[in-house]
Amino acid sequence: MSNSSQDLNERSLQLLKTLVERYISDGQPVGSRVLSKDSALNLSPATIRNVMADLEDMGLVHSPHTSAGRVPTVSGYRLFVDSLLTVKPLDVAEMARLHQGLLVPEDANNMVGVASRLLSELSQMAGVVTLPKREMVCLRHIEFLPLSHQRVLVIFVTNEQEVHNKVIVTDKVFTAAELQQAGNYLNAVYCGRSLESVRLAVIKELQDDQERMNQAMLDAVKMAQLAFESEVNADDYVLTGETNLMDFSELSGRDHLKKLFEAFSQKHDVIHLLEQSMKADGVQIFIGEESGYQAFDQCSLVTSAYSVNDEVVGVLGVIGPTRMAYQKIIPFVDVTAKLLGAALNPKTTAP
Amino acid sequence: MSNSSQDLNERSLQLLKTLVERYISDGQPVGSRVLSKDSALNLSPATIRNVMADLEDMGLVHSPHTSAGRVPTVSGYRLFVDSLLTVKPLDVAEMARLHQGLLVPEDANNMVGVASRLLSELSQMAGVVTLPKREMVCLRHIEFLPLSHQRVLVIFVTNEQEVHNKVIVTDKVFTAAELQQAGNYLNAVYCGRSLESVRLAVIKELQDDQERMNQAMLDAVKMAQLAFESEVNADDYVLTGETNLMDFSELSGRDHLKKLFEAFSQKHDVIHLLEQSMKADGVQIFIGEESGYQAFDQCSLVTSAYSVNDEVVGVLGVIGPTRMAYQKIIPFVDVTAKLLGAALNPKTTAP
DNA sequence: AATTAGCACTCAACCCAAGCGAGTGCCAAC
DNA sequence: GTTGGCACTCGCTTGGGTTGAGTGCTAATT
Repeated sequence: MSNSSQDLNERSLQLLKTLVERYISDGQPVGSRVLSKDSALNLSPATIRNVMADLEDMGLVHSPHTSAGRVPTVSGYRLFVDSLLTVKPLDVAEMARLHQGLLVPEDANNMVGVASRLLSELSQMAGVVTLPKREMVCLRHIEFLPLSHQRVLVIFVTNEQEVHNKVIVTDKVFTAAELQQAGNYLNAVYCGRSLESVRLAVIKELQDDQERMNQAMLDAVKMAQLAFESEVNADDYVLTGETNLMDFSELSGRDHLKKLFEAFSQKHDVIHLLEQSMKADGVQIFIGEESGYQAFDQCSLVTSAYSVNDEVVGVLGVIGPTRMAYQKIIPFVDVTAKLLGAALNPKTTAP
Repeated sequence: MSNSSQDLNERSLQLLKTLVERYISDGQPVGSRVLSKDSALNLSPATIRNVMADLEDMGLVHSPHTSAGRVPTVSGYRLFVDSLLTVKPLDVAEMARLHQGLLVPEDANNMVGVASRLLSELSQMAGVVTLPKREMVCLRHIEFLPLSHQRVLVIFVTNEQEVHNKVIVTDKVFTAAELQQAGNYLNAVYCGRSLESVRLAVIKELQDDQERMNQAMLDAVKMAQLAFESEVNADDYVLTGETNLMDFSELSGRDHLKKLFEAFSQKHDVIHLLEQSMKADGVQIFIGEESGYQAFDQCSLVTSAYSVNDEVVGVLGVIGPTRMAYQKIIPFVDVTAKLLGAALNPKTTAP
C-alpha cells in the first residue's frame, strides 16, 4: 500500500499519467483498451490490466465496479500533480485577459473582485480571493469623530485610498476639538508606518513611560490602542462563479451541493483552508478529502498566496471538482497571484 | 376563463382555499377524496370532482396529468392570497426572536445583515434586504484628503456612524490645508441636512451666484458636487439562506437551480424586482411568472418596503417556492419590515 | 520472466412489459 | 344538485432479458 513514486517503474508512472489525463478530459472511467491506444507505449490491453492491478493495490487508482475502467484516487491525483504533471504555459489570449483586467490599479477591494471574477471566468470554475491583510498596509491618516455616550468613530485611511472605520468606547467624553487634536498628534507621529507596527508601538508606549507624555498625548495613544486592538482584518473573501460548479455532475448531488454552498456562505471553513496556504509559498493544492472538510470531499482547491513587497498579504485560488485540468489551472493561479500582488503594490502602480 | 372571485360561489372558493392550503402543506397534487375529508363541507368526492372541473376551466387549478389530483395555478394562488387567505398571527417564539435580533441598534449595514438572517432562519427560505437608500440619510461630517495626481479622497459620515468614501478628480492640485479648509466650510454649511438636499443645494449654488463666493468656497462647493453627483446608493442587497432553497424539490432541477443562483449573484434582476415594491406600501407578493423573470418562474417573493420616519428607504422580503406558507410569511415579512424600520430610526433608538 | 491472446465472468445501463394504485370523467340513479 | 358506480388514464414500480464495456485469470508466446 505504499505509493511513493520510487516503488514504480517508469512505465507504470507513464500509464498513471495518461490515465489521469484521460480521466480529466473525459470524466469517464478509463479502461485498458483506451489506455493502450492513448499511451505511446506499445502495450496490449492485457499487459495494461496487469499494471492497473498493481496500481490499484497501491491505492493509486480505483474501480467503481468490476466492469468499469479505472479512476484516479486522491493519492493518484497527488502523485500526478506532484511529480507527473507537465504544466501547460498559459494561453496567450488568457494571459492578455489577465493583464488587461489587472493592469489598471484601483481600490484594493475592487481589484480583489476583479481578480476573483477573472479566476472564475477563465477557469470556468469558482474563483476565490481573500482580502489583503490589513497589517501589511501602512497608515496614511487617522481621525476621530465624537458620537453620543462616550463612543468615538475612528476613521483611518491606509495606503493610497482605502478607508476603514470602527466605533470605540472611551472612558470619558471628548469634545470634537480634543479628538481633532488627538488625531493630529497621531498623524504626526505614526503616519507612514504599517498598521501592525503602529499597533505594537502604541502598546509599548502605554507600558513604558507614561510620565513623559501629557494628558492629551496619553488620551490619543489610548484611543489608538482601542482602534487597532485585535483589528485583525475582518477575515473575508470574495467568491465568484459558484454557479459554475453546478455544471459538474460529480458535485451536483443534491445534498452535496447544499453542503458546499453552505460552506461558502458561512465562510468559516473556506477561510481556514485558505489561511493554510498563507505560509507555504508557490502554488498549493488540496485534493478531495485532503482539505479535511467534508463539504470539499469532491473538490480540489488550487491556491497561491499573493504578496506585496515580498510580504504575503492574501491568498487566491480556484475551487473545482477533483477532476480538473491541473496542468492549466496551476500556472494560471500562479500568474494571477503574481499579477494581483504587483497591481496592489502602491510603489509600482502609482498612476 | 374569467377568474374573479365574483364568478364563484362560496363553496367553490372554500374548496379552492382548502386545496391550496393542503397543497402548500403536502406538496402533492390533491385529489377529490382528500379534499372531501379535509373540507368541513360534507360533500362526496364526486361532487368535488365537478367543482374541480369548473375551477380548472377558470384556470385556477391544473392537473399535472389525468390521474393526478389538482395543483393550484398562479391565478389560483393569486386569488388565494388576495381574498381567501386567513393570516396567522406570528408565533410568540418567532416574535421574540425578531425583537431580540432587531432591538440592539447598530451600524445600519449590520442591521440589514441581521434582518436578512432572521428572515431566512425563521422562514426556512431565502431572506433578502436591500441596503437603505442613501438619500434618506443626513450628512454628519465630510472631509477631503489629497491623493496624487489631482485626485482627492472624499470621506463622509452619515447618520450616526456610517462612513462612505469616494475618489474624485479635481481640476487643479490642492494642498492638504486647502482641502481641510474646504471641509470645514462644507461642514459648517451643510451638516445635518440630507444627502439628497445637499446635492441639490450644491448644484443650485454653482448655477446661481458664483460671484458672492470667494475662490475657496467655490472650490469646496465644486468638490462637494463631484462627491455627491450620481451618488445614488450603490444598489445592493444582502441575501442569506439561499441554500435553504435547495431543499425544495420544485426548485432543485439542475438548470433551474443554476439560473436562480446566477440571478442571485448578478443581483441585477433581483434589485429590479425589489425596487418595484418600493412604491407600493404594505406587503407585496410576486407569484411565479408574475415576477417577469424566468429565473423566478417557480418562486414566489413576499416583500415589504421598510421606512424610517415615514420615508421608504428600502425593501426586504422572503424568496421561496410558489408553494409556500403565505399565511405565515406575509405577517412575518410585515412585522420584520416594521421592526427594521424602527431599529434604523436614529431618533427612537439613540443608545 | 515478461507479454499477449483468449475466454469466462461481472455488472451497470437500457428497454420492455405487466401490475398497481390513485384519481379522473361520465352516466345514471337519487 | 348530489351521489354511487364504473371504465379509463397514466405515472410509478417491479422484474426479467439483453447489451456492452471491461475485468481477471490462464495458458500460450516471445
